[in-house]
Amino acid sequence: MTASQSRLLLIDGHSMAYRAFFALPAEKFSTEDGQVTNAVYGFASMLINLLRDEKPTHIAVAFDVSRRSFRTEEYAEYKDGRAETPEEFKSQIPIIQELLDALGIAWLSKERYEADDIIATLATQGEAAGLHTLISSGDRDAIQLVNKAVTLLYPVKGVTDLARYTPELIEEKYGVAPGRYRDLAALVGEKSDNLPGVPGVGPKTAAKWIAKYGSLDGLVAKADEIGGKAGQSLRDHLDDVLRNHRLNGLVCDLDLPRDVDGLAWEGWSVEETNRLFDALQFRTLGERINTSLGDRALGGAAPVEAEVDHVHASRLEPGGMAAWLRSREGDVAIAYTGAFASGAGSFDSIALAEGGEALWFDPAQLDAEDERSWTDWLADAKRGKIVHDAKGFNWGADAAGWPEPAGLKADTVIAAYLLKPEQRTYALGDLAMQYLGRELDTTAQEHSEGTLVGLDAAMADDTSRFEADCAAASAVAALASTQAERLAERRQARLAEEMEYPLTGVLARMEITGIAADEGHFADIEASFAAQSKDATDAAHETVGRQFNVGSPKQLQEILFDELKMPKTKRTKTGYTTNAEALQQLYAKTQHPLLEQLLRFRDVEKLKQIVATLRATIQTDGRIHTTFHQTVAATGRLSSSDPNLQNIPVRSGAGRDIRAGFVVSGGFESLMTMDYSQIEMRIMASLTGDEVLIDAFKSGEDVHRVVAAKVFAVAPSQVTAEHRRKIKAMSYGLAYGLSTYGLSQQLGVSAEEAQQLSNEYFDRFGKVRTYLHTVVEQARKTGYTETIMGRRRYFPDLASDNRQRREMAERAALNAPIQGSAADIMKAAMLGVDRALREAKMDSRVLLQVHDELVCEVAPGEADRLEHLVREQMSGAAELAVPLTVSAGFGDSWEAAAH
DNA sequence: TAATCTACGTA
DNA sequence: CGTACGTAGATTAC
Repeated sequence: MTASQSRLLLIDGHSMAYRAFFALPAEKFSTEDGQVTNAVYGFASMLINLLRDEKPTHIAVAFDVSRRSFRTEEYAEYKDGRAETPEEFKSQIPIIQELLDALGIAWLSKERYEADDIIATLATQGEAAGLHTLISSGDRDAIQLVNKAVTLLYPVKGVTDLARYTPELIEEKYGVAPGRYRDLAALVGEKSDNLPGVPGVGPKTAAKWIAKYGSLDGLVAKADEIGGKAGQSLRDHLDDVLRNHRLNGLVCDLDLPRDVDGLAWEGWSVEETNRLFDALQFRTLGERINTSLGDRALGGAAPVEAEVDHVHASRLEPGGMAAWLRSREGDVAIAYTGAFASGAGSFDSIALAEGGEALWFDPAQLDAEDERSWTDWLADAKRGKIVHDAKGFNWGADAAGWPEPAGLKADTVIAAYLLKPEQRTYALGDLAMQYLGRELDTTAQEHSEGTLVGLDAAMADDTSRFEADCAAASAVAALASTQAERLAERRQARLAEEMEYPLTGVLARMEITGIAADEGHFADIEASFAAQSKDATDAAHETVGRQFNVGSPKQLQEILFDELKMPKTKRTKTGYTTNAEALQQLYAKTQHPLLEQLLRFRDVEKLKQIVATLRATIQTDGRIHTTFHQTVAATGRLSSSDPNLQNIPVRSGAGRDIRAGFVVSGGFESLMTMDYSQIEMRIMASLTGDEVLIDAFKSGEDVHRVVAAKVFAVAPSQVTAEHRRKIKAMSYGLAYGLSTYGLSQQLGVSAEEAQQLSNEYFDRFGKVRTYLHTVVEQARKTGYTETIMGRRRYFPDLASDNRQRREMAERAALNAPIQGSAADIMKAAMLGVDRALREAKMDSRVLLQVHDELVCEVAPGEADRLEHLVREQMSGAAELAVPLTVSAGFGDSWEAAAH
């Protein structure tokens, strides 16, 4: 391993354990014999996360021996005034050290010196050895050690939320370079160390002086020239400043029992760690360390298989790629590891399998010839590929600069989803067990859709890694053929091959592309929402007469129902609801101003959060790259996360301001949105075959008006807004299995009136009622429902003894073909749009899908053609008994492109 | 710390 | 007592 790949992790044991001690409740963490373990637990938790995320090659934890040090010798009051260290904390330090021994991690301490000095010394040595160093410490003195090769992980909250202090961040936060932080701290003082600074001088003034005079030395030399009260104050307290500066400097040349080479981390002992966790009565931590760090376990780990499942595995020999690929006759299965997120990723390893042969390679190590053979093969649609999570693979290929993979014959994650759409995860190891009865070594292959958390490059050379990856590729191949049979039996092969598999490529491109964000706009509206949120909070505090957490439903309940004696609302599991609907009803009854303030707070606080989340996800390319999940929603819909761009507000004016921050990017002309009108109702009309409803849609008139006219037996021109509102609510409610009770609640009318309305409706649209009954009836018989494309969803709960579960299943079964068919149609449209854009060689592109809407970026001069093309593909995506109407809009932003 | 509850945004 | 999702903060649990 080269030095540049080595990472040194240095932890201030005392400071991090102390943080953990206060972050976790001591009462909740103790063993039966009374030993408190909260600091041990929190520290261990932090450590496991750091080992997992940072993958250090070298580690040390430094401890203070006592409070006495050379600093207290010079200045007796150093760190004076600190509260006595609680005994409950002290007793946990030896346990933490025992834990470190079990984990094989070096820990150090030295008489007369503090942990920080040890860290400074090791960081200096590490830097000289060319290691990248991470320091985890809650002591600000460590800031002075930061430079290009040394990053400080400073706890923000608790011990697992760590901020990365780089030179740039420190410069931005404190206005001085890390090397000058000592100077600033000397001027400002450090309260926790009992080092008083210059009165009247805060970080702003100190930073200004340091910027002006270059350093503390420069400032002291010119101390006489500094005017104002601050200048005088500095002169009066110069001795303090110089003392602070002497004391806050860290010692970088201690004589320590180990040098950096001696800190190499070999791994952790399963046996010793288990024994200690048992003694401490930690139950979940043992599992966590196994999932996070199973690959670094020493002894007791799963035995290394001598043979790879069903394949002869070989590592790629330089120059061997072309020959191996050329000898393949069937589709090649691909398993890969690495880190993948948000439309990008990097591979640690790739294993290929076909016809009893497997090939393993590290993509970073390919020579030019092999890389060319590989990328040629990748882009060749005639060379079939089977992948476990093709979308993630495409992200990695794009980030590696390879061409877009072509010729996808199957995706084993998607096939598993189609066979069992309710299943939560489709990890390869689980599927291999489930469908093949094979056990894979998946310690390092935790799979969640789109993400394979792999190993660092160093481990890729490990024999077991090579074998495990090849076994995985072999499993992908076997899995695909089993799945293909099952899909064929269920007549779902077309759905898989012609819709879901090709869609992975379309979605991957949308994710890789992302959508441009106007950061300045987001910053502005976030500030505005924050100000409004504060106003509402202040007003609520004023009304109640004291401070309280406006965002706490629990505190709200106490105030509303106990103190103000308002009438009780509907029950939740833990009390009474304070949701917006309930607060509005209470307001109608009591006119209490607090309720209005709370509603206002909730509203703007939510918007503020949404904007803050969006801002945080803007990548360095100025775009937001969501992830679309193709195997999450049981109905067949897509879902979106990190961030979810399918629930961006649109109903309120303030909410729409957020949409204005999604903008057209440079080189493009505008955004275009195109959406289906009432697609679910049209599907219902078509599935039910109800002539009256079908005619209503065919007429091209406002369908809710036409339906209302029938139900209320008036001429369409006589339909009032109230009529229309009721019918619209009822029509949509039908597709969700709305009961008459629910309808009466929704419309705010009596149960009788709701029942009456329902009767009238079904009298006019009889086939709708029949259909809804038939769907559930059929599902009870076969166990599943089907969409127009043959997508299935199973409903075991239709046979449940539990009435609530059964009725829930009935409503879901009723909705599944409608929602699912709409999803099918949109997916068909997306594939059609993608194909048509390629054939027309246009540069416009699809960015987002929001269930019934597509957001596209229009290339210059393509607006008319694009509108025509997308309209044609969307409305022609399925043959229904009613027309599929779409409407379009153009604009510079998503908001402006609404219609 | 991790899991759960409550609330709320979209189609 | 209306389907399908994802996210955030507060609270609870070991």
